[in-house]
Amino acid sequence: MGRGRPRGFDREVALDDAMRLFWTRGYQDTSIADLTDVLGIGSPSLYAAFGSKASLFCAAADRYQDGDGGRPGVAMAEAPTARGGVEALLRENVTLFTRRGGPRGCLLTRATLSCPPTDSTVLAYLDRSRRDRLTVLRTRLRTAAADGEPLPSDDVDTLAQFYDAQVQGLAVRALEGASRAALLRTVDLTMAGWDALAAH
Amino acid sequence: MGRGRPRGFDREVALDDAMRLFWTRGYQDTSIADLTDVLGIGSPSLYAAFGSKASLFCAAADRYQDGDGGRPGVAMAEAPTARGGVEALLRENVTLFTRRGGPRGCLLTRATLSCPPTDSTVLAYLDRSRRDRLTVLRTRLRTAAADGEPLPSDDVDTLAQFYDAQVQGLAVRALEGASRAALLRTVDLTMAGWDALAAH
DNA sequence: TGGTTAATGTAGTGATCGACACAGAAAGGA
DNA sequence: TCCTTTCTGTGTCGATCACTACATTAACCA
Repeated sequence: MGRGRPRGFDREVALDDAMRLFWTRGYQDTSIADLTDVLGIGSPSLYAAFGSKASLFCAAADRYQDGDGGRPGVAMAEAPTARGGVEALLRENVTLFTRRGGPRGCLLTRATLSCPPTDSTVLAYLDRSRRDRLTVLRTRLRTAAADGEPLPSDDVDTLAQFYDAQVQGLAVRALEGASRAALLRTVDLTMAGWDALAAH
Repeated sequence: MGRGRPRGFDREVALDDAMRLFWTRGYQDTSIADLTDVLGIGSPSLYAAFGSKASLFCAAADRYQDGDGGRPGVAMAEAPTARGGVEALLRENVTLFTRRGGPRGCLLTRATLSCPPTDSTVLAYLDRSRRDRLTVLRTRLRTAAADGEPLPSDDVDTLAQFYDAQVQGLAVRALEGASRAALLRTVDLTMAGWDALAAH
């Protein structure tokens, strides 16, 4: 092992920086020059390590989903009830989308709306991520239904899409500048709707 | 009047075409070359008529909001009740976002997430549009509250933000490829929430 | 008909895009 | 020490970006 000149930068630190940049500026508006500036490396090093802008984005987005961006999903999956899980999902996302000094909104939602339709690599990645996200949510709701927990609707599929859309709405509003407090008030409203409907 | 060579194209038809293009591809990924191709004119004609890409976008977005894009808002404002108004707003938006052969999602939402943070002209336009949209919604809800119509919450401001976020969520999901039927099912869920909460 | 005004088509501005050729530098193995 | 291997810095590729200079064309008015 270890043949040849060693890499002059830390791959994971670079991925973190790239993630922050994609999160802040979206996919298309983040240029290779921006990335090499922030990472402090030359473009040949970047291409040697990550292959292309598209695959760098995918690696950075993986890191997002395995780190901060994945916490809301984990919180939901681990909650004892589906109601608590959905509430945790929404509240954790609000926290994530409005962190002080951090990029606002969701890296994936932002990329979905700012990726050129020609970049099939990134589009396919985003589509798969979206499907996985929906599957986790649907699975949690299905388990709850099997456990006899009262849900706002019998249509678990629609429920999953509904709450996923809530998250996307929060992400867009966060990017528009909505305050954390304002977002949390609408989460309260969403959960009040759950309670009113689940009470049957 | 009528001095000089007459314009060789119809300004409003051109705006319609530009609107469709911005709606389909977002702001940044729509290039001047794309526009001159579709409009069938040279770039000097485009600049003579509209000034810049940013001001062309604003003019096209105005046309969007005065035409198809404005219908949901009009339907809401004209409905006899706030409940019917909000339902009309959501359903008309679903129709708008999933028209056969038309661009998916919302031109404004798409632009909000695909506009480079340096383009202050477009960002300011989008911010004003968002504020106007929220004002119309809040006004309708306030009127209903004054009329004694039962609402899902006393906090009209939060209500307006909540239902505006529903619209943004629908727009993102439509762009992701969600079917009209699936979107309408989540609208049903939203309105079921209204009824369950407004019943008090 | 000649002059004024404005829109057009051709062509090209400098800047920036993603990506890479090439040679030098830094490590391990012989 | 010399060779192989891998990474790094300089410089640049063709393509595309938003935008425009320039000469021409087509309408008006006198």
